[in-house]
Amino acid sequence: MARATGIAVWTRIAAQLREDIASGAIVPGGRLPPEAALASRFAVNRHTVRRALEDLARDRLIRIEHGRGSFVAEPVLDYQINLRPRFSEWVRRHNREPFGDKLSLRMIDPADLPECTIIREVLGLAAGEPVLELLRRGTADARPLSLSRHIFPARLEGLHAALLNHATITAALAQIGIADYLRLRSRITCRMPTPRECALLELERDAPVLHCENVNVTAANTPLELCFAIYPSHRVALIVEPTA
Amino acid sequence: MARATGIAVWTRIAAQLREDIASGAIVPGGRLPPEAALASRFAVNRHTVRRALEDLARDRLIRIEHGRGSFVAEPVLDYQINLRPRFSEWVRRHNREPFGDKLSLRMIDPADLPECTIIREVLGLAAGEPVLELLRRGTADARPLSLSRHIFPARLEGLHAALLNHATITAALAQIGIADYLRLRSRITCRMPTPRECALLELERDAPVLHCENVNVTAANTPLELCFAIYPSHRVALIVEPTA
DNA sequence: TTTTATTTGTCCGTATGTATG
DNA sequence: ACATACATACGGACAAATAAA
Repeated sequence: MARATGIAVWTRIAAQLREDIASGAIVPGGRLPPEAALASRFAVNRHTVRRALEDLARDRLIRIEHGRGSFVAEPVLDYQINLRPRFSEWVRRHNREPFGDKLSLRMIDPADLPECTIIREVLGLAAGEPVLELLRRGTADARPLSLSRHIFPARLEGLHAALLNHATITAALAQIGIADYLRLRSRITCRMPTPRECALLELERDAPVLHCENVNVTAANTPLELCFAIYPSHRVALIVEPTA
Repeated sequence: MARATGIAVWTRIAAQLREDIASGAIVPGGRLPPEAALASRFAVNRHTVRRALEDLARDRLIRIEHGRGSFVAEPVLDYQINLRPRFSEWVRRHNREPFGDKLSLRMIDPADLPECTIIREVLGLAAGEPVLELLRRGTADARPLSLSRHIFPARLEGLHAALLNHATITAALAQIGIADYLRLRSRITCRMPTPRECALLELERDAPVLHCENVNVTAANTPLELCFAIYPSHRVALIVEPTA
């Protein structure tokens, strides 16, 4: 790195690294070379490189992890939690191509699910009344964004077939005569992902996920769906804008 | 454990364990004896104990961690994200005793903080304009619930002294003439805690925390505060109930 | 479980160029 | 011309966190 240009060396190193990231030479989520390697590449002291990296980290372009390295931050999609939960619309609003993988669909007795008590209570199910469980993976531009388990009362006429035939839940519900559905309540926690979830989300196993439990109802306010969804925290942030 | 009472043995073991937990014989967050130890204590096979543990896990009374053990779940406080952020009121509504530790209060140039860009933008600061940074720990019944960094424009007359003199932010703001303040927007993500955060929150290193970035404004809609807060996910859940 | 290597974080210090008074 | 303050850049040593053997 040439000197005496009137601009600090670390500033120009930072600019070069910004360019490398913008050009895609280092992919989002990818790792930068270690500080020592960058120092020798730019022929400067390690401290000078560190000053440049601090600058990028301050702008959230990279995140520096003690003992591990520096990583290019992935673009985070802000997901606004509003009255109507619609995955595809949300992704398209961010100018990305949405896609919903249907992983599985089955009818099951909620007693065989760990969330048994909540499911029965929220959906108002009688003992032994079965539910439909849909597993779904949400993707934007080939990057997995969510894993969701949708629980519907199995008594809804024709829903099983409709869910099989349509790409989106909104479309399937429309077919059986439910033109609109609303978010009643969301409960947000976070946890570590299971190995299976890591594989499906293409996630490292030390990256926590946001966990949402959503209660959705019809426009007539009857319980319709309980949805458990997880989101990789490095790719998704939840936005809440209270209005009342 | 006596047999032939007409009630399954695992049911009575589960009932006994529920009592142990309810009575506080095992503290929340504490570890249950290994399955083998429980089996010998109740003089049953390990599989019978496992059936009982599954029952407790289904009710979220314990969480079973592969290769680690079973742990008594801590009571989770539901924190509703509504228009007025008030820590003390929230905790009191759950019949627990709130307490706010002031960890530090200082005036600082936001350029020295990693969230420099966001702070300037949200609070509408001129370059070099200082801010007040208040670090706070929220506790309920001696259990740490939150760690928050509150950023105020330092230009607010008398705020430094008011924050020092009052236990709550609401009271400090009231003293300088700000009778009400509102949540404009919250951005929710999650991450792993730092070692320092673990110590302050009395948290294990592998437990993720919810991370909230809150923008709060005065009743007149002028930017007042940027608040970064973290919550241990095993103790706090965030509730959102959309209304529009 | 323990050890070793890698990588980042935090000190210590030294030297130089530049702006200010 | 000189003193001072400040930002920049370099060098080395060790601590702390992580990953792999």
